[in-house]
Amino acid sequence: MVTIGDVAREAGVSRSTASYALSGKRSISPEVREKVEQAVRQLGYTPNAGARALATSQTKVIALLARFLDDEFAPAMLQYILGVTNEARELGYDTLLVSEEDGVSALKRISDSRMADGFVLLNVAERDDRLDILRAASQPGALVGLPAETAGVDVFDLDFEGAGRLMVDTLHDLGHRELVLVSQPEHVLERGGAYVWRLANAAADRAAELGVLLHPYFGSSTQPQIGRDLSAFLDAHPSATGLLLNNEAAAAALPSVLHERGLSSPHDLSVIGRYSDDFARTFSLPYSAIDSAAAELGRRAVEHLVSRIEGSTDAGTTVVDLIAPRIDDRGSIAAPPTQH
Amino acid sequence: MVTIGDVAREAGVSRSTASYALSGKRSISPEVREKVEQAVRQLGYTPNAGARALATSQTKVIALLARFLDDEFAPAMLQYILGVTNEARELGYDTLLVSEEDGVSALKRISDSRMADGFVLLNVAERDDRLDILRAASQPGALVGLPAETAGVDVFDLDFEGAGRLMVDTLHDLGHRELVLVSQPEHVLERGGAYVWRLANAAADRAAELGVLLHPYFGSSTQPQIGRDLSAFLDAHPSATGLLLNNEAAAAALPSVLHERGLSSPHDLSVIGRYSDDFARTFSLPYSAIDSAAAELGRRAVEHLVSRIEGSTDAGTTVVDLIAPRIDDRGSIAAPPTQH
DNA sequence: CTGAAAGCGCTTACAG
DNA sequence: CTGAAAGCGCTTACAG
Repeated sequence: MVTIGDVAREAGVSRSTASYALSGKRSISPEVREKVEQAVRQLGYTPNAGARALATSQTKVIALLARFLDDEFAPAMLQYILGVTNEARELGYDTLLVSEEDGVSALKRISDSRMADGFVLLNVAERDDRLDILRAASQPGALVGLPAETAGVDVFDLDFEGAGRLMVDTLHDLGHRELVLVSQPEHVLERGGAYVWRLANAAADRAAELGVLLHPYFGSSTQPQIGRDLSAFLDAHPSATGLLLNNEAAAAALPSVLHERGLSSPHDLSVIGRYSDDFARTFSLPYSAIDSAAAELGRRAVEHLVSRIEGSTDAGTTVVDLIAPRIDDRGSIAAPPTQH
Repeated sequence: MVTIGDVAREAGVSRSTASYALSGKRSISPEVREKVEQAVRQLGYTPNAGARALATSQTKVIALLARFLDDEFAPAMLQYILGVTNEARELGYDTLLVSEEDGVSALKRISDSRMADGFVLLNVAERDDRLDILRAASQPGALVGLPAETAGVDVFDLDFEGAGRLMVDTLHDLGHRELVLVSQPEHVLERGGAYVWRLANAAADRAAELGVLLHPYFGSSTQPQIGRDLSAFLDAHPSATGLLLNNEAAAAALPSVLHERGLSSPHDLSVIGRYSDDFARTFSLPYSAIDSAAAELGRRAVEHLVSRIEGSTDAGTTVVDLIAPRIDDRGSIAAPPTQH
């Protein structure tokens, strides 16, 4: 193993001079710098990460705490992860991926052993028991997902309330006056997914303001039950002209449901979903949808985390950054069919 | 930060005694051990990972080098990753997830800086330029995916040749004599996916041995083109009674293709796929298939890697472990329809 | 069974 | 502009 001592000897300088020549933290004569750099190239020197971490108290590692929930769409999870790892690398950090069931003890272990300079928590629930540990940790943390209590942490999430309003506004502007909203099943809420409520409540409020009739439902998260659910909802509201889906399984099942009923979108029914672009691609879904912005959320969380690690962010104030919803138009939105 | 010095002081012993009491590497009187353990609990001591790594030359970290290819099914990738992280944790290791485009320089960086004790490479191609670096590295490595040259590395993969034979044997035993095989598109081969050839060639050889007529094709990897491809293949071979799919997109498109043609499986056509269980679940696919065994491959790679890191595996010999193919029966295989 | 000391490979005040 | 030395927090021969 080649150390900075080898480099110093090869360059004919002291170890401290070699170190400073590489870090640039004090002025070095051009000749010495050149000799050191040549020695580095010649010997193929790379600093030992453990030694550097010990000396500087900086690991240049970010720990990513992931939670994998049963009926979650895996590509979406992967997009969060890639958003984090790619942005981290760009900022000079490596990523420790932690997938343990027991996120609390994992967080404690990594924090106490100082394996990472900061944490990104994925899939944060309304009440997330990892947060107490995180707040007590000496490293900063960024969350993807909005918990009930945001004090002391930076939070990044899609603006689900804005998403609910955008769905209703968009169809109202086109002339729709009766809509069906299909949310994820209630067990998703139970495990802490308050975002389902946030979207549904905001949509209901906006609909009430605008005089739009909105029928809210929970649908199953599995095939083929969700197909039957959708049929029942549409049967119950034959005059509804718009369908809002905050439920991935529903979006995947809808094409065959519409086919069976002899309906087409947007001619008979305008449809707006809320899922990731990957999801749309995997299933070749033709519905306009509000993107989950998974990679972007991961990126923003890391960007902010690193600025906190490196001390360029005010320690006193924390951030709640809700990404503005945007509809990816795939042509499933139009004016309602004219009555005749 | 609480160090082993704090623990030693609290317990009234020397630092070395505290260290040995915790590691158990030399005999310690019961009273001293108890005092040390109590001090640890009281102070909440966790060893500093960087310091330990520096002292022992062991990081207890495994680096996972992932490559993300365009038309790959993300849940399958995630299963490999989770297989690795979960098994690693079980064996006392954390996982550094490296997703850089430039796997060669990433591998070099992590290896030279000694951030990890070993490497798992995912998605290894026939000729993979990461392998030269890996062979020169001082840490051992395990591959998921079979390269042309396996010297010096441990390799884990599905037995694709066995898979091709198993597909043909299974249908031959039931009385089928004419089959269509749809492989992934040729661009998958170009980027190094020799497994496509391995399966196709072994299937062809076995078919020839058994006197089975096998029509091999490449199909598109995208909708809706693959649907048209499938229709064309079936049109071209109206007397074929079995369909073998080494192409995920084809499996996803097949239900609607069969529906359009008024065919049902296995009554009119026996079908065997080759994809992950997750893939089947995501698309609610009813076809019997050989599982990709992603998580299992990740687990085996880590298990073997750790035994190499810890020196319990003979350094002289390397392993090529091909998982025996197994058909998950989903009821799409039967005897061919009787002629009339 | 225990302690004092050296050493892992860095960085960074301290001195000149 | 450069060097000698201390220190980061561990582990582990060496000595008793």
